[in-house]
Amino acid sequence: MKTAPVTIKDIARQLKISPSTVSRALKNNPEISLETRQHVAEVAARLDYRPNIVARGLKQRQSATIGVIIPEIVHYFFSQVISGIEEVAYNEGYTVMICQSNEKSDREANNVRTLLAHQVAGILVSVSKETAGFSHLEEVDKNGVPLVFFDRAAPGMAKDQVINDNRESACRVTRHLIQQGCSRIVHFAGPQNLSIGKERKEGYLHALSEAGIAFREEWCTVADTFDKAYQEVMRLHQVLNLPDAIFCNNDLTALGAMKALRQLGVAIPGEVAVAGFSNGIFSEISDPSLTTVDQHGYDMGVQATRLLLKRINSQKEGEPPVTMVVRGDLIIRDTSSRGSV
Amino acid sequence: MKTAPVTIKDIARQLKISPSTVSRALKNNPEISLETRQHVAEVAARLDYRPNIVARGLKQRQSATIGVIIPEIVHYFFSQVISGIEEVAYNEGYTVMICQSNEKSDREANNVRTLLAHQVAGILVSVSKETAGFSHLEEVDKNGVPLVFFDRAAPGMAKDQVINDNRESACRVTRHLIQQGCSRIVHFAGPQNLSIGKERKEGYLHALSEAGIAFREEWCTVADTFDKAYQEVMRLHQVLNLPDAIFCNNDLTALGAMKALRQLGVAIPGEVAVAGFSNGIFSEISDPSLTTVDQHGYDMGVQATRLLLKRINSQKEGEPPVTMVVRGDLIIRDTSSRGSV
DNA sequence: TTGTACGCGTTATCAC
DNA sequence: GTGATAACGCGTACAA
Repeated sequence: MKTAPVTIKDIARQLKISPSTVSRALKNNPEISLETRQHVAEVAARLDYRPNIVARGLKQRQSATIGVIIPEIVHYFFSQVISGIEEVAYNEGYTVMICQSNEKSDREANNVRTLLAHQVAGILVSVSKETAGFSHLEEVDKNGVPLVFFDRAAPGMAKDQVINDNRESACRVTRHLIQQGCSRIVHFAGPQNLSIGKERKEGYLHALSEAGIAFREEWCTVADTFDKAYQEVMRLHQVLNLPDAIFCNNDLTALGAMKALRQLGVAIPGEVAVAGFSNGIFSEISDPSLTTVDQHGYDMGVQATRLLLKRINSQKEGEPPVTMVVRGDLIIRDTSSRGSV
Repeated sequence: MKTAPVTIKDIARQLKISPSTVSRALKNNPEISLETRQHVAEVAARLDYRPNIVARGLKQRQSATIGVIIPEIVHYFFSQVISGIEEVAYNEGYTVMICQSNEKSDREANNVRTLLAHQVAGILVSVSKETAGFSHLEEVDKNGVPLVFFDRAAPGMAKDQVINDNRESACRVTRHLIQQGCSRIVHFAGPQNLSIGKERKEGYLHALSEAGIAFREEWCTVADTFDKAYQEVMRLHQVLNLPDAIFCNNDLTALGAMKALRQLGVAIPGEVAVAGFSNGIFSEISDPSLTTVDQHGYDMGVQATRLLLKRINSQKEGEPPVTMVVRGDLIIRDTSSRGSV
């Protein structure tokens, strides 16, 4: 059953030429006569020769492989990013090696070691929530392996990164709610130790002050899950009057809030408008459909990979790090369009 | 900046011993004196030695890498599977190389070549919708590389596979609807050229006949997207009376149906019960929450990988192929619980 | 235009 | 217990 793999030597033996000639011929080296090249190509095809990438990698001290470290694969946004990464990699002849950190710092460090041991040509990483120190990432640098952050960068590390304009996007959402006539806008924020949570809150605050709306402390709570949002709406209902808009840190949170509102018999968007963040699949199909921000995960993957490949292919070191910002798109749907009410 | 990678030779030089001794010491070979082993371990740690997996792979004609070919990464179910695969792989010291076929047969064939070129230790495949011929998969066999199918197997190829019990699960869903007092149950089916679509329909039919309910042709249409389901409900509403239950091929379809029902002012589950399939994230958070089948994607990934690793580690060839069935779990939620109405 | 010789880092085998 | 040597498959400087 098991056939010994065909190597360059086998082709050479068949044609009674040397392995090196075969090697060159296979790469269409113009130094080799067209005739020989054709012969080699023929035999290679007939024998179903497949170059051993591992051997090539050993020789060149680098494999055509891109390493990816991601907090969790099971996450719509991240799966979009991976898809974008894979697409570009595929088209450029690279393969993708995936590791998930499960949001653990030590596992992330382990992932780095593994990828370096595999001699990957470059690494794409979105740091885990837990990660505080970055020595394991600096390690990558020391080995001369290019590194590009996506979505979540390591604060303080001057490296290439592809990130979202969370602040501006949040600002746009809030502005939109204001334009719809809302003035008492509550924000269900994400954890404030994460840059994304912080930046989105900042954008919200900015839009308020811009519109001359005085912010009130009780308008902002950290609530970033379906359940927390549900409970928070219920609490707001009892403690103070309901606001006329809720801007949530993510879509799931928004859906939790909507569930509570519906149970309270509150009209959406008639009495309370709602907006989320991320453009998960459910934002489009929720009822009413949810206003949100499309983060373009796929594009982020594409951009990050292109940037990485550029680094891999450029010999020059010491080029200044690049920060690419992928602009989030405000998607206005039914939960916020007062016009139709 | 760029440091030359530390190799076994560097350690050997430092300790003035031979590379082979270092190699053995690093693997805790008992032939090597404890003293030497400790010295080696020390120096390795100090120099931050990292074994070059590529070189090892070349030597052993196999790399500790598992190849995965998947139709689309951006799919909740598949992302769960990948997560399960990665988890097991990580714990066993393997890494995961991901390729997506984008449901294209030729790309799938390409993926196979790439993975073989990378000398992967084994391959996990879920075949694309388009794939008809399987010569590229037989190629894997010829190279002596173990192959395990997950979710979608190649019909006719006697290989290891981990699949869902679609027929039985669909049957359970339908039975449940019948138990809730439904008798005019409509099925929005998936494409009938895919085994999953076919099997689910079969399960539905089986449950009906089992309960002595005569099936009527107009009860079953192929509608497997949000929009199609929406339109189909609207059509049913006009053409014939609405059924008292709708069993959909997947969750998204169910949500489309629900949207239409809600617009028609039909009570769910009071007048029409609804059930989906897949247990996507939105089934839990939809309002009312959706009865569905949990396909345990993560578990499928885990099982498939374990099976693959078993094959990789067993020398014996010619062991009969194994088919593992992951049982889907009926998750009863609000769209079908008549008891509460 | 082609062949020779060597090395990439690791490990299996044989020798001491 | 340890060392020397060869080999995995490929690429390339150098020689012819």
